[in-house]
Amino acid sequence: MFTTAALAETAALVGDPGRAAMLMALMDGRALTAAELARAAGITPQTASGHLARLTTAGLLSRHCQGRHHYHRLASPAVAHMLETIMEASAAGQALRPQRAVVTGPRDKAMRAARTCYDHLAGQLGVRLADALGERGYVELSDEGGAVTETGMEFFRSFGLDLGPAPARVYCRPCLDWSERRLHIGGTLGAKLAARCFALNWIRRNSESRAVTVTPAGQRGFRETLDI
Amino acid sequence: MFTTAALAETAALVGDPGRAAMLMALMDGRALTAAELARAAGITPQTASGHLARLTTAGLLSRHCQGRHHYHRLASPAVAHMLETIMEASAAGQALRPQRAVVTGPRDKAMRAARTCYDHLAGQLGVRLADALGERGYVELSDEGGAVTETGMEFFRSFGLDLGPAPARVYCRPCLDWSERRLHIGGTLGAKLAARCFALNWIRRNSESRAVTVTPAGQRGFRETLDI
DNA sequence: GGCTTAATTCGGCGTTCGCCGAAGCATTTG
DNA sequence: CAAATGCTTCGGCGAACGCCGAATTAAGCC
Repeated sequence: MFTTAALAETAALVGDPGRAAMLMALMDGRALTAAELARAAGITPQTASGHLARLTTAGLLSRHCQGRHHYHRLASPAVAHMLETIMEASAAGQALRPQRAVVTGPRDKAMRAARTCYDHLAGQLGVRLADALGERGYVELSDEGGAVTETGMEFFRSFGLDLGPAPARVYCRPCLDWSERRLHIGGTLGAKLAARCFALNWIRRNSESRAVTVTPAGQRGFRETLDI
Repeated sequence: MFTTAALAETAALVGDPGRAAMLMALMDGRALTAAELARAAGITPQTASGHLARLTTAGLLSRHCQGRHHYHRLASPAVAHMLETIMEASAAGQALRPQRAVVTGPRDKAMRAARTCYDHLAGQLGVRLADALGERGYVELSDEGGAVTETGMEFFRSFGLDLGPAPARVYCRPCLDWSERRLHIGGTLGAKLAARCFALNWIRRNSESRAVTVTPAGQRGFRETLDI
């Protein structure tokens, strides 16, 4: 059985705290340098270098060298999806253990409010966005799948999204948020939605974190469009 | 950051070849004894016992003691889903490596033809089932989501499935098959579909493997219903 | 050409962890 | 009750691996 070995190999790569921290840091879809990832993981650059080499040869990361900087990013949405599901399964396990009170620093607060999840929006903003779109009958979400309705297709087109031909109706993956424990919108739809919000300057990336901030224009836009 | 540690912990549990083999053996959704799992992983019972204890306390497995037999099964569909996505991501990585020719024994052949994937059908049978349902417009599948159409709801009801109220329309998760590299139908719909086929005696479990065999009644039924 | 910075390779240290033999409990069987 | 079976716990061995210090290469900057 060859797949078992591959499974164990990939999981073992994610199973190291240092590598896991680096992968998590890349979960916002950006490309980071080796030094940045080393800081994120709390290890020295030479240790990080070895880890990054292994992750890259295993196909979990892709690198892109520019000058003396080596940028690393998740190799594919499949990798991001894998990390999500591992977190989901581990969260289910953590739930039944005596969990100590989690101290939420100010930085965590910003993360909870709004952040990116590889290519789409998550956190409270993502959840409320999904709620609003669901209430208006634009999307239907469940634990196992999501779909865009006919009226939803019209709405998203009028919002400036290029959804392509009809089969795109199902390109709407639900994604379980680890801080809110609620569904939000991922997949192609989620990615295009987030990209559009960035293009409209409704939200802006934070420099040192996956957190995003809602601009004044965004406050107005979200309220007028979806009453958020 | 507390989630990173949980991510690494869970991934590390899957990252051991022995534990990975045991988890894979449980991917058909059945409950196996400790000794059976030890054989599946090629390790001694006492080693397996330790691994099973760790997997259980981590919440990945649930145990159910009956007499002197201890039955273990995957704790939830979320765990099965996690294993699927890890295999998916690792398959993407394996693809770009020099892969030696895979020798497919006779046992593998049965697995490729038809098997269960936790709670639904996979292999060639699962893929062709998904194809036939898609061609007839009963379901719409894409990489990121699946949906049941209106006519599909009627068909599945007439086939004897209890799909519940309308929102169940989206309970149709696509699942990438590792042997066929094609989509098939998972989620609640896939599980109910498989259960119905077992109830109709169209398919039967093999004793020692995840492979299933199509009965003569099933040959006829699949052909008459979906021309498979 | 020197100087700084980014990234990598190498070598050795230390811990972790998987593994099995042996022994200890439970449960079923003769 | 004794024997057999299934599972678990304990103890020690050995290998694998993560870690960092030091040295090397490569790219930008003065």
